[in-house]
Amino acid sequence: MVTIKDIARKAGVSVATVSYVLNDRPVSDEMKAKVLKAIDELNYVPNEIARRLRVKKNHTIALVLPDITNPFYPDLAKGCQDVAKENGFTLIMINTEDKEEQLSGAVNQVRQGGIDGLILANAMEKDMAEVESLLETPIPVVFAHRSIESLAVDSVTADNYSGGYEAARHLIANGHEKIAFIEGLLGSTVSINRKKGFEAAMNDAELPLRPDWIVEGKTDYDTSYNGVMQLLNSSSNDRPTAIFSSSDLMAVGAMDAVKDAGMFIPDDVAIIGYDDLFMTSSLQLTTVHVPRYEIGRQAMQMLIEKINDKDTNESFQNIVLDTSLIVRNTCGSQRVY
Amino acid sequence: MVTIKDIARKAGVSVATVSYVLNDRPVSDEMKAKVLKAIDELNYVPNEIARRLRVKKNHTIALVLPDITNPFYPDLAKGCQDVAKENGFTLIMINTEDKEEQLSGAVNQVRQGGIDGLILANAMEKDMAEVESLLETPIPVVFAHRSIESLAVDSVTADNYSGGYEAARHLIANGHEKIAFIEGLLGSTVSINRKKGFEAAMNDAELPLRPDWIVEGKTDYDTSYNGVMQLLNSSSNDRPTAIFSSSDLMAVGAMDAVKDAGMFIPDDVAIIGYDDLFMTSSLQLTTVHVPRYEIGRQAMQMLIEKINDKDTNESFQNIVLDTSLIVRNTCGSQRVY
DNA sequence: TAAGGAAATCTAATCGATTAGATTGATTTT
DNA sequence: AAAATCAATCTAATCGATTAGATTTCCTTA
Repeated sequence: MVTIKDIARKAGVSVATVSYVLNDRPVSDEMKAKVLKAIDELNYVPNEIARRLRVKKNHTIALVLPDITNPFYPDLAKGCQDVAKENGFTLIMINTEDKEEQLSGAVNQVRQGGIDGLILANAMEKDMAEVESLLETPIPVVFAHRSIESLAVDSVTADNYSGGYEAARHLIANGHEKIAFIEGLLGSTVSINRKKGFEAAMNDAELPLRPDWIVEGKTDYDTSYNGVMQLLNSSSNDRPTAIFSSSDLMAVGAMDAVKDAGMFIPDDVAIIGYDDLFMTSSLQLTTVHVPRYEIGRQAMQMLIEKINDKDTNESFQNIVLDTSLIVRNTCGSQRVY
Repeated sequence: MVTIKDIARKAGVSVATVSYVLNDRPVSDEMKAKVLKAIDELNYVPNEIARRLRVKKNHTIALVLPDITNPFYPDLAKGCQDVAKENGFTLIMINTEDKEEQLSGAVNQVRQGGIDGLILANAMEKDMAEVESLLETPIPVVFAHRSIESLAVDSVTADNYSGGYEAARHLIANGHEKIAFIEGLLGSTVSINRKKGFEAAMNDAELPLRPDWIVEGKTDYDTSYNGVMQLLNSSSNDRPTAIFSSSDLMAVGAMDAVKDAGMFIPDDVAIIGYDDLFMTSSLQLTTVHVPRYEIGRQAMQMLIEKINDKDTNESFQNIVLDTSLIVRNTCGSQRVY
């Protein structure tokens, strides 16, 4: 491997001079030419690891998310990626799978050095302890999508409450009074707020919230499919006419369950989702658009600012992005299935 | 920041001893106890960057892919992630977006140090030059999904030729003789082989390959949608009865185009896709399953083996995984739209 | 022309770990 | 009891860069 010493020797200058050339410090044109020539001839590239050790800047950011396989996250990751790249940062992705270990892997990585900042897209109230220990480190952290409301943190989220409210309003405006709700991951602020929005709309319309019409969800297709199947069977004489799913992934599960139960959408059961995932448009699913890419972008922007003017300002920023209702056919008049 | 020196001082031993404890070298129980106590009390974590500089091992692998937002890749990435994690490696993701710069970013990262190996999931024949310069470095490289057939490399791919053949056979077995083909990214081995498989099946059945029924595709929904729309309009008196799309993303575009053109699937036009992306099952799309997660896993396994027994064997491995036809309704008898 | 000052360049310390090779001390062998 | 052996521990070099602070060079000014 060719090092800065080799360049110095070849060019007949000191390593300091080579370093100055590399870092655009004042150097005479003559020296600079010699150094550049040597660099070119030996095909030299500075060792980034040595540089990081000395300078204590890694230009590396970790993005922690539950599961890249969940189609919600790639867009968010892309937003992060793009901004990171624009600013010369490398991105490391850590999947926690919403499991036990959780953040601990990430926390360890951070403590080992090598990471200048973190974006957490998987925070849950139950991770408080680990999150707090993270916040004690000097490493800047920004929460994206999911936040922890009981803690003072920087965050970029979408307005889940009003999205939930609007979705429920839409169902109600279409004449539905018997509305079931598929709940998302328990303990995530995202699903909590979507549910609150739903409940507020129901209350404002003076409609009943029936506990047996709350399908305990997680995040996945299967849980939702099974839950809805059960809902449709068990309450055969007194069925909801609409289902509000707090995520598209689960809404698709609900659609398939309705269909497999031999019923029609939206005639028998209307369905509204949440997220506006890519293929839902082909499935005709009415849903709430969430600016996932933008969440990623802005979170990364905020983080990089924090990294750059470290300890400048100690106030916290909480950006909340708007959502919008995307009306398609699963709660309209045209039959989908 | 607390360093190994602080621990040595606190424990009253040399830094070497601390290092030995850290690295499980023989140390007396007495010393070990003292050191562990100091580590615990000062809450010390070794600096990974310093370690990397000295040992020249980074335990970091870069995964280069065109676009994490394309639903094909997250599963592959997850496969890589999981195996990397099992083996204590960190994963960096680089999106090239199939653009100009291409691999150059990755190549640079590699030359800077900090990366022990590369998985390329975005190789194309036209990147030969950059790929060759990569292969000249001592860094192991494994090709996943896309490979470069004219070069001796390690790779894990799916059997795109026989998948394409089987898909076309299925259409033909269902009585179709007029079959259009939506082509994937030009210059990618994946789409080349899928097309070859298609052509072989057509030839074997003595069916004509009409050039005007080849829709020039890229990878995306829109190009396909527009291409199919045009196909259906222009050849109104002599239309294909079936479309073989070389990717699901484009197949969905084709489905929507057929629908928007006021025709029915499969009655007027049958459609078969390729990839078996998640939501295609809800869309009833008949397709070819590609073991994406498994491709990622095996590629990472192969890479880590190469990293570990560097320079042991110099022969190349090319693993080709099986695909399987997933029959749903877009070429069957039951109407989808 | 000598002194003073600014700019360019160099020497050597440093970042925080690992690891040869030297040293120490305990144990075994004769 | 001295010599030989071996394991545990230490000292100091090292990885490849950056950067204070020292030194040199060159130009300005009196």
